[in-house]
Amino acid sequence: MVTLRTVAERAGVSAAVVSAAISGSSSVRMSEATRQRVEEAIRELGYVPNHAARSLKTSRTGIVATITPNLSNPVFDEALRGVQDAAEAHNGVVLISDSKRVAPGSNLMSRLVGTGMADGFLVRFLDEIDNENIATFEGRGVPCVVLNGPTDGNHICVWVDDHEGILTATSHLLELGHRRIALLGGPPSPFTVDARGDGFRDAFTARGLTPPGDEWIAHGYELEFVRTTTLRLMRSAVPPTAIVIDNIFTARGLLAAVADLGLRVPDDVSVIAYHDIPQADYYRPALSAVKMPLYEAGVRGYEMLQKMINGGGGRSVLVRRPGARIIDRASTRRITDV
Amino acid sequence: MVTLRTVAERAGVSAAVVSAAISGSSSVRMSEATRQRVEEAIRELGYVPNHAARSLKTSRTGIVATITPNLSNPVFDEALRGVQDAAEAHNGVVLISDSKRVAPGSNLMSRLVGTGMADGFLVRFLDEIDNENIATFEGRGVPCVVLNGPTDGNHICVWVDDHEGILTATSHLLELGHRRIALLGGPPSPFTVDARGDGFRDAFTARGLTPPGDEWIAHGYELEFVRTTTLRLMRSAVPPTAIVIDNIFTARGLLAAVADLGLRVPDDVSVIAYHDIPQADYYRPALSAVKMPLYEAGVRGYEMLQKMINGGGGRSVLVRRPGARIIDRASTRRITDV
DNA sequence: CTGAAAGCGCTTACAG
DNA sequence: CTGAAAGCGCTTACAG
Repeated sequence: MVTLRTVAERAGVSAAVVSAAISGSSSVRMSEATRQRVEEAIRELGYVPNHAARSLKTSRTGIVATITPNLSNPVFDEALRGVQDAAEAHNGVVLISDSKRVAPGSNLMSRLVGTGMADGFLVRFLDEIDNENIATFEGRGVPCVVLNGPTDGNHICVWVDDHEGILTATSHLLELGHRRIALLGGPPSPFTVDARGDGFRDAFTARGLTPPGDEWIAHGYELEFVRTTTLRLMRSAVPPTAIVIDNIFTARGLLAAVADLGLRVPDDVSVIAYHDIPQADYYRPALSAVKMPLYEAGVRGYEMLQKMINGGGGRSVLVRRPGARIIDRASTRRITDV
Repeated sequence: MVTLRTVAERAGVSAAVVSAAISGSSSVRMSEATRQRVEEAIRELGYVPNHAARSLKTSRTGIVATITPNLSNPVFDEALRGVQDAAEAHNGVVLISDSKRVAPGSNLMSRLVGTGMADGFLVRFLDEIDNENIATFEGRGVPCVVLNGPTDGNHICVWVDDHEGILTATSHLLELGHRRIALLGGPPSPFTVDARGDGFRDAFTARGLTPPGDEWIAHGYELEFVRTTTLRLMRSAVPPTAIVIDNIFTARGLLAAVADLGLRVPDDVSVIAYHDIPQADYYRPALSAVKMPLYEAGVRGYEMLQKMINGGGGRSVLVRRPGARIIDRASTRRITDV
C-alpha cells in the first residue's frame, strides 16, 4: 500500500509537507519547487489518502447519509440529484439508505448513528418511523436535516412550499372553469398545519368561492388507497370534474380507477398532478403537473446540513425559487358548463 | 465523546477486554462476570465504537458501494433490496451512488476508489461509462462485482439469465398463437453473445419455427427510442401482433406509441414485459410480465463480493432460482388466426 | 521554509 | 484470565 510516508520519501520531504501539499493547509508553507516534487511523487505512485486515517484524525468523513422511504419513487429522485450535485461541489459523498431498513433500534441505525460513519443525516420525512429516526439523531446530537417536514415544527426542515404548490394546481383547474374539484393523496399530514389542504381551500376562497367539504379531500399515499378513493369519488352522485393528485407517482392508481370505470381523462375528469417527473410525457394522456423546486431543495438541504456539521445553527427553510410552475400537458381541459 | 477508554475505566478493566467483549475476539478471554460488567458500562455510557478508528486498524469498513445508472428505475430496485438485506445480515452498510456522477476520472470516483472508503463495489453494468469504471476498479485491485454483465466475459458478474427470461416471454406469446412477434428495447448488447436476442430466436426454433429477422429486433434503452421504434414497427405493412418489451420501465414508451396510433392492448397488440414490478398491476391494461430472481441476484452479488473482499476468488454466476415466471395480467391475448 | 513528535480511537499479538 | 504496548495512516501544533 502506498502511504504518505512512501510519497514523502520519494519526494525527499517530511510527511507534514506532503499532507499540506494535498490539503492546502496553511500552517505549513513550502516553495513552489517542493510542491511540484510532491505532486509528481503522488502521481507516480498513484497515491490516494487513506479515508479512515483522515477521518480519525479530523473527525470528519465528508459523507452525508440520506434516508428515504422509497428509492424508486421518482419524485424524491430529483431532490436526491440536488443533494448529490451539492455534495460533489463540496467534495462530499452521499450514502443513500432505505428508511424501511433504518428502523429505530435496527442494526443499521445503530451502526450509522454515533459511530462517525457519516457527518450528518438528511431524512425524507413521511411517517412515524421517520419521526422516531429523527428523534434518535437529535437525541444523540447528530446533525440532521429533515426533508419534507413542517418548517414550523421542532426539527430543522428544508423543503418546498406545499401550500403554494397545491394552490397553484387548484387555481389552474379553477381557471379552466372547474368547480367540483377533489384533492387526492398525499401523506396523511403529521403536522399541526395541513399545508396541502390549506392551499387547496385557499385557491377557492381567494376567488370568493366556497371550498369543497372534507369529503372531497383524502389523504393517503398507497396506490391502492388512491385507486379505491378515486373509485368512490367518481361513483358518487355528483362526481368531481377535476382532481388534484399528490403525487405524480401515485397518479397511476387514479388513472387505473378512471379507466376501470370506463371514463376518460380529460374528457370525463381533468387531472393535474403535484410534482413533475420526466416520464409524465409518456403517460396517455400525458399528465399535466405542477413542477416544484425539488432539486433546489435538495441542494439547500445539503448546504444547511454542512452548516450544522460545521457548528453553525440550522434554520428551517422553505425553498421558493423557482416558484411552482404548471407544466401543461394533456390531462386537463376547459369546461364551460357542468 | 465516549471512547473505549471511558468504558474500560468504568468497568475497571483494560481496553483490550472491552474490545474483545464487543467484537468477540478469541485472543482475549474473560470471565462471564467481567463480560457482564463491560456490557453494562457500554449500555450506561451509550458507547458506540468509532468507525474510523476501527477501519483504520482492521482495513475493513463494512461498507459496500453500489453504482447504478438510474436510481428511479424500479427494476434495479429489487436487486438493490437483495443487496441491502444481505448487507444487513452481514452487519454491512450499502452506499448507493448514481453512475452518472461516478464518471471515470471524476472527483467522486477518485474519492471512492483506493481511499478505503468502501471495501468493494457492486456495479450495475449498462453502458460504456460503467465499463470504464469497472476497469478502473479492477486496475487498482479493488474488489468489484458486476451486476448485469456477461458471465462469460472478463469480469466477475452476477445476474439473472436473460436468455431464459426472454425465451420464457417469447414462448408465452407463441403458445397464445402469436407468430409475428417483435423484441424491443433492452440495452444495446456490449457483449459478444447477445443473450436476449438468442433467447428470443431460440423460442421459435425450439418449436420448429423460423425466428423473425433482425428488423424485428431493436436494442435501445431510452423511452423515446422505444416510442419511435414501436411507431415504426406498428406502421409497417405487416405489423407484429405481439411485442416482448425489455424492460417494464421502458414499456411506457411502447404503450404511449400504441395509444397514439389509436390501437389498443391487447386487442391490437399483445405486450409482455421483461422483469416485473409491483406497480404493473396499476397499468391499464395491467401489464403481463416475466418475473426474474432479481432480489436473489442482489443477495448473491453481495455475498460474492464479500468472498472477494475476504481474499477468496470470485466467480461469475447466473442466478437461476427461482426460474423465470410469467405473471399473467391483462396485456396479452390468445389469437386464433392472424 | 521544513522536520520531528504527538495523538486521533481502536485491535492485536504478546507478556504476565 | 487480564494488562501494557505497538501501531494502523493520517494532521496539526510546535520547534527550529
